[in-house]
Amino acid sequence: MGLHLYNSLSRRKEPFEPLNEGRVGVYVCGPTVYGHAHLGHAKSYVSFDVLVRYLRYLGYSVTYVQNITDVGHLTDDADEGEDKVAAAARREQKHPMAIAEYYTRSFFEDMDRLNCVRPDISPRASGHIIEQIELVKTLLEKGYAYEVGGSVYFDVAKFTEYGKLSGRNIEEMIAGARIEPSPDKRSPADFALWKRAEPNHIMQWPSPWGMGYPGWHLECSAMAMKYLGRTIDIHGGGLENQFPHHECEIAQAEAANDAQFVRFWLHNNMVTVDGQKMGKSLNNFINLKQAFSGSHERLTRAYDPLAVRQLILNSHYRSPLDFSDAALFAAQSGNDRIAEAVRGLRKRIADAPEGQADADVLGRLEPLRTKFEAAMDDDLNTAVALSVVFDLVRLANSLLDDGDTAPGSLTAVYEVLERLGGDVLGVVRGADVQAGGVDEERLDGIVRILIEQRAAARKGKDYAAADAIRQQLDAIGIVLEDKPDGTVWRWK
RNA sequence: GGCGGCGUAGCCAAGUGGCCUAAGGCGACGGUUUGCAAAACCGUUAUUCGCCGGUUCGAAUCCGGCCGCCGCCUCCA
Repeated sequence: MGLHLYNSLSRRKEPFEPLNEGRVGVYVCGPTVYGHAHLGHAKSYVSFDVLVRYLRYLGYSVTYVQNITDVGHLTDDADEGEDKVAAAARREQKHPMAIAEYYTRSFFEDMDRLNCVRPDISPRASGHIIEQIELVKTLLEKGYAYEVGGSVYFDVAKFTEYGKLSGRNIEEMIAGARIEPSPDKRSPADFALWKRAEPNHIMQWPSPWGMGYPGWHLECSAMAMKYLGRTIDIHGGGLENQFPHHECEIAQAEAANDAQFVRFWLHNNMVTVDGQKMGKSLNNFINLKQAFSGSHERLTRAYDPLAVRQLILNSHYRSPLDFSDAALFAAQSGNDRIAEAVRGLRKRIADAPEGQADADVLGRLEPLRTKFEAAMDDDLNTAVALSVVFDLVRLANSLLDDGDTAPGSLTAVYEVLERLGGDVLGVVRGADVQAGGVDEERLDGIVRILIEQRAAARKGKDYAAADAIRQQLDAIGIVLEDKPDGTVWRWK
């Protein structure tokens, strides 16, 4: 069938083919770094992470660009608001670049924990002022922009296709606008490419129009062009940015280049928390650090980043997702089950790695792989893809329960589970990642001594002593499980 | 006010004209196993897809109305 993606531009699913055979350029709108990443960021970046992972699974060579906005994003789209990073800098009494650096690191840290692969390029807006000025100059030369008192605006009336992505027309927008039009603009729909900076404005750069700073929409066009060319295969972003941000990106890039800017526009839907839009005033604003540590009044416990990831992938990227403690809890239980099965496989394979796989097992794996690919090909249906992972988990556990299973069969199941659940969906943690951070090998030795003492007590039918050992270990988070071939321990 | 989306079991969620007498996960219940547990495995858990009407041989899926929820249009991923 081949990969099909829902293209916001055509409003339907289309077969995906890259412009250049074998190579795909992906640009995703990155965060504005003025605060810690929250659940909304998680949904967006996990969704596009899976897109990139799946493209690579299909054999494409992917260049993944995701910007970091550290300047120009105002608190008010009427172009009168304050720069968000500058506002945070004033609040925290730091230099804006220190704010940007701090929250950029925080963002990468959270994305790493969510098991998102790092973008190949994470360009900063402030590092591409020259490119942005060049783009403005081009737009002025071609008559798509005009300067007023040191600021430059895009003349929307000149770009007749403005509105094609979001399905709006300019007249309606102006009629329904709730914001005060800037007196400098020819039309309320025009947007800033370059803004004149007042002398006390911290972030400003010299330009042909005097000291100033770039408009928010400009960076994405300039940086996407620079790293991915005039026409890029896939541009992703949040649905809320479809208008005006992405519409403006198209206008800038296509007016400057006379070429289609983006072939596939992908938009992921929004998140709610406990059924309502996440907002600071509603007391349901949960950032990722809070989710991972459980330090929020809406949460009953800390959640593994992979549980957050799994909850996101349990629904479609174009559907809204409601985060709730109950939903996170369910995802955590499910992810624990996957992790347990993987752990069991790794242990048995380490003990006896060699051997032929059973033909019956191979015969059961093939349809699962096919089902997985069909689901992912259908506009990244991760919910169905995840169901395949659970089918694999059940198969793995059945084989593990059966002492006669050929080691080769376990290896075969493990490889598929790693490939689909690990490489593509990223809900299986790599074997090299330590779970606790403690010296597990030494701890294992200690717990084994206790297991032996308990085994001796059980042999002597002193169940009170045996249970006491288990209960005391349980109290510090270590669970003992009696299996047919002996007792094993794990973290609760 | 303008535009768009959603409403599927206790909860999350896939499916969008016949293979659906509706995936998968969580939870619950029963069974196997166990000293007891835990985990795992097996089974049960929506004759029904917000409500009403229509189109069709056939609808969760298409159309109309109604009710409810949400989002965008204003910074947001």
